[in-house]
Amino acid sequence: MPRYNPAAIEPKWQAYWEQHQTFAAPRLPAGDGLYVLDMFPYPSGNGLHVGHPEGYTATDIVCRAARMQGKSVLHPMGFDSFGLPAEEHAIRTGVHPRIQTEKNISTFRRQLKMLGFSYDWGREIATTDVDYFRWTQWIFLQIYDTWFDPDEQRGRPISELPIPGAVAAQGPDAVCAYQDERRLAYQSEAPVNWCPALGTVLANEEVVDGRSERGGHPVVRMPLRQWMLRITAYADRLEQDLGGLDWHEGIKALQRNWIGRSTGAEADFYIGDKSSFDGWKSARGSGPFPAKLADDVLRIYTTRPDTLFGATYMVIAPEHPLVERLTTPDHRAAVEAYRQQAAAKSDLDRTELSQEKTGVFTGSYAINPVNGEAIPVWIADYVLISYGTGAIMAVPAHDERDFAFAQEYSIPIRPVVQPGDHIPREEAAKVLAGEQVYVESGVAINSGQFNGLRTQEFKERITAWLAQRGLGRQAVNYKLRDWLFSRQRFWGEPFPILHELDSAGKPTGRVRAVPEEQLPVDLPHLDDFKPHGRPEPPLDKAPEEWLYPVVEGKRYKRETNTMPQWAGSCWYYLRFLDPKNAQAPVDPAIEQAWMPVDLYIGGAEHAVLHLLYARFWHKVLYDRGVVSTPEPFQKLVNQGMILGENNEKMAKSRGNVVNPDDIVREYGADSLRLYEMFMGPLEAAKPWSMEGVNGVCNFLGRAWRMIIDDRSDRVQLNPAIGDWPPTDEDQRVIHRTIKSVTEDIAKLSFNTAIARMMEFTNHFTKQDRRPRVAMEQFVLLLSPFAPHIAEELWQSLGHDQTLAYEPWPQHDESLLAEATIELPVQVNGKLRGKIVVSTDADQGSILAAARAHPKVAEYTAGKAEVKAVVVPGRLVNIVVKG
RNA sequence: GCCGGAGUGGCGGAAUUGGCAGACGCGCUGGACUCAAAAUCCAGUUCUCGCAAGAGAGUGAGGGUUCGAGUCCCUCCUCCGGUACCA
Repeated sequence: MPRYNPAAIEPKWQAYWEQHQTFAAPRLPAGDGLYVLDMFPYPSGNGLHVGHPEGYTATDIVCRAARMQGKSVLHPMGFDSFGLPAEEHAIRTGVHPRIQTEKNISTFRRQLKMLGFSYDWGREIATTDVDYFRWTQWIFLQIYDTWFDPDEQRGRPISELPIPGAVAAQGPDAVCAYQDERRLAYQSEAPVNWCPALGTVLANEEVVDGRSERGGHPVVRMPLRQWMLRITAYADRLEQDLGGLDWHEGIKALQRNWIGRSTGAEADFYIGDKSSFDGWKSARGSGPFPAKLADDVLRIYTTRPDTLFGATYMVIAPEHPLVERLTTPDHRAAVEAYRQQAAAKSDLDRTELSQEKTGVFTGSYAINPVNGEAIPVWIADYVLISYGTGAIMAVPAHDERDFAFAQEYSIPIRPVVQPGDHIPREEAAKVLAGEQVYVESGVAINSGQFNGLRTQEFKERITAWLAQRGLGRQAVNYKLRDWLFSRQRFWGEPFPILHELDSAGKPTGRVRAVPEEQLPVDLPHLDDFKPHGRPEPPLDKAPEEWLYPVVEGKRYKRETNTMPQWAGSCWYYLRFLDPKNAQAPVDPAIEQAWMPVDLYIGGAEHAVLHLLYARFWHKVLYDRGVVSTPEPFQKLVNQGMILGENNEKMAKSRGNVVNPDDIVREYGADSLRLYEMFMGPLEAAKPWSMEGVNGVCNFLGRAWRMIIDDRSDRVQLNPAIGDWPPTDEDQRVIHRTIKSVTEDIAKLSFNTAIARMMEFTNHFTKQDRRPRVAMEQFVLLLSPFAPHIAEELWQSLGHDQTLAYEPWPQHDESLLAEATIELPVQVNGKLRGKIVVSTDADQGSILAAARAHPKVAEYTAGKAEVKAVVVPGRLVNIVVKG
């Protein structure tokens, strides 16, 4: 076998690793542990995409190098196997989604093994395994059993929730209701995104421009009972704890942006009769700012309390509870029509028509707490019920949207901020004339006793002023919404929740958790998977004995919603630690030993949702003592997208999809791995190139021929290899390569590491005396990148065991040094010549040699030397004048 | 609009963080080997002018700091990703 033949050597070594359990990780790390995790794939019917092996190869290199460096490495793989496509396939074919899912997993597993990744396959899990989702359900029950204590800023067992005496006095049902309102998992009737085409409700995040992210079907809003997870309670911690993570700043910014924390003030506008305003105001001054609102008050949220004096109208969302009360009889018809129109609007309409502001006047007025002025209350859909208080004070002079609205409806515009000096005079004049909007900071005008204050100080002063009088308070808001956690699908985790029924078979509204020891709640048998086109979930068609269990003599109906696909991926990194544990999701001793994940690599498409959801669950588990670290993923890296050869996103429709199977068949797995790492920086988007694959394949062939005699009929070493002592030049090449490759792997700079190894082969293929020791070191350096060929070469070099645990080569700094060094000499910054000096030459002799250089002398002749810069080891620059 | 990231040869990309721009690979050109081809090996390859020696220009554009800028600062342009009435 003289030629490099990946088709022969790759299956051989894959079988060897499997047979010898080479990459099985210990239960607990022996010495330094390293947990390296890939984002596990959704096993789609299309099989592996070339994007998958990019991140997987990167982590594999890190793991293989770390093992050789003596680390105890945990490197698992599994499958995120719940999801819509399998269910849609089942609807079309009538085949149970589990069958298709398992088929897809088999394909993925085969493809992953074909690429020679050093996973501990003994830990493989799939989120659809009943033994896995048993614990997903268990974690849901933990969340259900938790309330968030705002004082301690942490989740606590619901049994520790203090029950106010007034509630307790109303009996156990009231207590239950009080608790249920505060659980981290709660039910809500909120309007949801119902997609008739998919037959399901979607999360806000799954709706793009009013259409389903998957399939692009229209989505309408309708109210439906849903399970929600109170992720907003953790918003502050989710934002704060980003600080300690070793993540790219861009990804952190994405998450911060998504959480969208803003600080400002809430303020109450009196909507009772104007004559009673003074009485209301002084009554307010005697107590604290009320948490619960009376219905004579409109509460608003603003980030610009300094513009309170500029409020010329109010806006409430069409869904605001005070619409009824505020609408006067002569405006009722118009308001009703507007509300209906707004309700019918899809999100698409609301966003696409974003420039057009619409609204109606209610006929009522609210009184500005700072100046007692009565201003009209409008209804407009540019104010969202789901953010802040669902009501705003409108300051058209200093808010783009309010300005547009005021212009549309001829509402007065009153400037209260004098623009700063960076604004041109004529623009500032326009602002002061109410002809232009100005949203930045400045100095207060038209604001009574606050005139002359700068924006920042004014904000603080007015907030305090409001708080003192019981009229307002400082407030924080988030763009982040609670997580809509239920789906009307079959192929998802069932909720371990039972709804109590009365004797007539109607739900009483009381809910109980399935007892822990009765988990898992498996999916029932269904005769068919077709949706019925109504929002009720397919599980409503489950057999009676599944659907209506009896517990302690009471009849219940099971929850028929299922969990979203995100659920399984929220904690899989924990199960990998202890995948077969039947008593707990993970053994605490094991969890403490391995967590947190040291390196997590995956696509940037999960930068917000998956990572935020997983962090949220982790924090609840942390609060409940299940895990020991506040964050799950210490270091995160997002691999860049691999584009087609035409520089476009790979897509079937574009005909530019590259199939890993084809590449492996033609070039081998080592070439695929090496190419994907050589394309460019891991995090950058890069176009595929078949010629590039061919290039790295040639390199492997060169490396092969450097060591193997390719003219022989049997595998034997190239006759140039022998136990010769390395020359000084050889030593420099060897140690420079060891140093660079080692450092580059640590920096995840795989493309440059490969370039250094190419330089190594370029040097040694020119030598007809190749020291065996040099070849061995090289093979070890190459092995994390191209493990199959490396194992084969290692064996040819006379070793009879895997190199997976051979000590990693160490470089010797003293062997890198050269006796002389070539220094560039510049005159006035332009390169004019090069001198060769001894490495330890002093500045004076370097300068003398530089001046003596004929070319340099030519350019300095007859000119006055102004300055000479000597940077030892780098260059000389002589500055002349004249 | 806002928030991120990026613009370097024919192409993918390097460049100790302020010090020889273009490592390494692809492609291309020439050569060796061969009856010939494939494979392999060797040499060259930023652009412009020049037979050459050489000279000049050059990291999206323009300005600045510096002995010296792909790298730092200011202004702007283009592309990619995210987000979008969040008060």
